[in-house]
Amino acid sequence: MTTEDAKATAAKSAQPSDDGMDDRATPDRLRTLPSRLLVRTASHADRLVSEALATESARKWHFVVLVALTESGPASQSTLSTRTGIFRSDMVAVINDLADRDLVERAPDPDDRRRNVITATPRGRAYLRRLDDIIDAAQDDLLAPLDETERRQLTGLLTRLMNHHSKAAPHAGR
Amino acid sequence: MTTEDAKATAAKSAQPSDDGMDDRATPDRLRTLPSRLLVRTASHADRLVSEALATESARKWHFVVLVALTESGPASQSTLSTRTGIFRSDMVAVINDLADRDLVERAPDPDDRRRNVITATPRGRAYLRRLDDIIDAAQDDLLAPLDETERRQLTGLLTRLMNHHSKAAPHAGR
DNA sequence: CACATATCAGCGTAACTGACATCG
DNA sequence: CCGATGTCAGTTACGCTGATATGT
Repeated sequence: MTTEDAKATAAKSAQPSDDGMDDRATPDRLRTLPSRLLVRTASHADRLVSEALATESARKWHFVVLVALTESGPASQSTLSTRTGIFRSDMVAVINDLADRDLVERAPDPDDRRRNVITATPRGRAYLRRLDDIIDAAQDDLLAPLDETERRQLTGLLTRLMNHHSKAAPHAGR
Repeated sequence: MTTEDAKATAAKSAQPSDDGMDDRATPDRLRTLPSRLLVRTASHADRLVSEALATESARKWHFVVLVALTESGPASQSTLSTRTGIFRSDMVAVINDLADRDLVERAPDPDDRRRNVITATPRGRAYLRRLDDIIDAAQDDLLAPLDETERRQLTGLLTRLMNHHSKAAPHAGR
């Protein structure tokens, strides 16, 4: 078993603890540090959403790009990068995926032949609607313990943190 | 320039947008989705903390392990894994790093020769004190826009989310 | 033999850097 | 020549899986 009934032999140093080998004792500083809380909660949220999206063979980036496309219209890959936060270099593969599945169309821009114009196809828009439902469900799961007021409180606080920090040096190369 | 004064040639679909090539237009759904907010804020917090720790040539894991050691006393690597959330397999390298810098001591456990007893050295404890200061500063930076009440609100909400979700299937292999 | 511990090798993803060719 | 765009190659950190050797 894991219930290590220590022989008490090795109780050498350790001011706060007596049994040198007990499991399941997460230090307080690790549980209450805002940055740690944030990272752990986010990683959990991330997993929930990723697993939900996986049921439709989608990943976060697919969703994010489709949202950007349907909400702000067709755009170049570079523009999509700044809109979504995905790096220019990584955008290539994302668009490849989506184009392979006929969810977006990648066409050369006649006005500027360096660019590709990315457009969501009808199929892509329908797909996004499905993803939206899936994400909503994951969201509800994540926020289950909070009531409506608290959810707004949380998003409000997070939004303020984001806005505050996005004023200065957000990112460099996209 | 990036101000693409489109020729309106490609203004096909897109209800909300007119110019098909405008930058800097993050879709609303991406800015207000709790999971996205969470992930983005966390990644920012993560960066702040990581950069801060880097000034002392430390990474998150070094800090986390040192906290666990000084707060709950000496432990085996396996115990440290469950305390910190770091995988058993990754723990090896972390302890290697710390031991190489004389911040912890790795000694075989006489009572169970499968185990190593990891102990924070005085040097390790002094080092942790420095890291604590650094983290506090990063924390203040991160939470700058919030007052005391709001900070407690945020940690409270996040803690509730964590507690709620850690009841079921937290992690499998450590 | 089943189980625990430490270790190693490796994988997939996210985030990021640098270089390059093409085009404006 | 400078700058923007798309693409490719490669790196680092992280989270996680699987196998192995040793010891209980």
